[in-house]
Amino acid sequence: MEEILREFKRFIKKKGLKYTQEREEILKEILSIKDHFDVEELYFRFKEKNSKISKASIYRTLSLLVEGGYIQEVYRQDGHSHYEVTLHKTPHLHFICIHCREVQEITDERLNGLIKEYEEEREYKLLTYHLEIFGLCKACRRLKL
Amino acid sequence: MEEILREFKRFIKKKGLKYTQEREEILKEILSIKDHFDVEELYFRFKEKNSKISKASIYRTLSLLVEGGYIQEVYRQDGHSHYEVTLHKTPHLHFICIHCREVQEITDERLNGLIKEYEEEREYKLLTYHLEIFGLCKACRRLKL
DNA sequence: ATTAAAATTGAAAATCAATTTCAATTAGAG
DNA sequence: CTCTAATTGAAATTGATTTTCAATTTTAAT
Ligand SMILES: [Mn+2]
Ligand SMILES: [Mn+2]
Ligand SMILES: [Zn+2]
Ligand SMILES: [Zn+2]
Repeated sequence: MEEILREFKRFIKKKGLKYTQEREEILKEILSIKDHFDVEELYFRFKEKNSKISKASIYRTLSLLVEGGYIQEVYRQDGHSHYEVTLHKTPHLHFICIHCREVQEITDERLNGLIKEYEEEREYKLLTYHLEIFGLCKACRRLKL
Repeated sequence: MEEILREFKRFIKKKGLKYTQEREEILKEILSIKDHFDVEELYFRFKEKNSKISKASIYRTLSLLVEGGYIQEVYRQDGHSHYEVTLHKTPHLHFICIHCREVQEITDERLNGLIKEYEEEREYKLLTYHLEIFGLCKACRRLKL
């Protein structure tokens, strides 16, 4: 945690930006979230603790955090983006149930291997990937939906 | 083409909806597009041929076509959705260059195999998947960006 | 072919996530 | 501490998508 904040300060400074309380507060809050999150969720958490962080700052900081690789936009649901902390986390895919909207994570090294292979074959410089599988989860499937 | 239209009519009827000129016209136009497309592109094509199809109808028909499996939303760029015809097309992934925004398709049966495997393991009912890889294409990479 | 009910349409308004504007505030170099 | 440029929150704006609604069209039943 402390180390991540220090790293983030370095990242911000290197870009010639200012390391503000708001930016640190937002990153701290995000690091405390275990699940996926969206802007509303974050904003709600700040309101709860009487922090007056604005949505504008949340959006602005989220962009920086994505750019720095601290978080990733992982999927879109209900017309808006959902994020997750990606530090120390293996890339993984998301299975999204279109009925109950549950999101399950699946990590598979073979998939990462395939993607690395495409990268080399085509001489890409890979930054990130998103794999979303849509369908019905085991439970919803049983409801014969 | 004729067969697809007939099939679409059956689909529409089965849902208790009406097979309108607009719905047929939209599907016909989409079937004539080889690339990925978005709502603007479609709307522009109709304006060009003096067809007065509205955006509202385009959006409404696109939903039906996705539901019927005729097209898929394949990626999002510049804040809006991009689609492609998926009939008779193997699922495939998209490599998106974040610099020149070029989109390349990669089809790999091994990937489809992996996904089928997850489906069976977890007892999902798979409907569709989206795999997007973000990075720099060969050309943009050379510019040392 | 007529008729009538229900679905669909286009245009305009509404919604809503995300971005931008701008005056007031803050970070941080000197 | 002082000064300047960057940042902030609030409000306005943008832009994609959805909704509303009166007029039109489809289609099943006469
Ligand atoms: Mn995840
Ligand atoms: Mn494609
Ligand atoms: Zn489910
Ligand atoms: Zn490129």
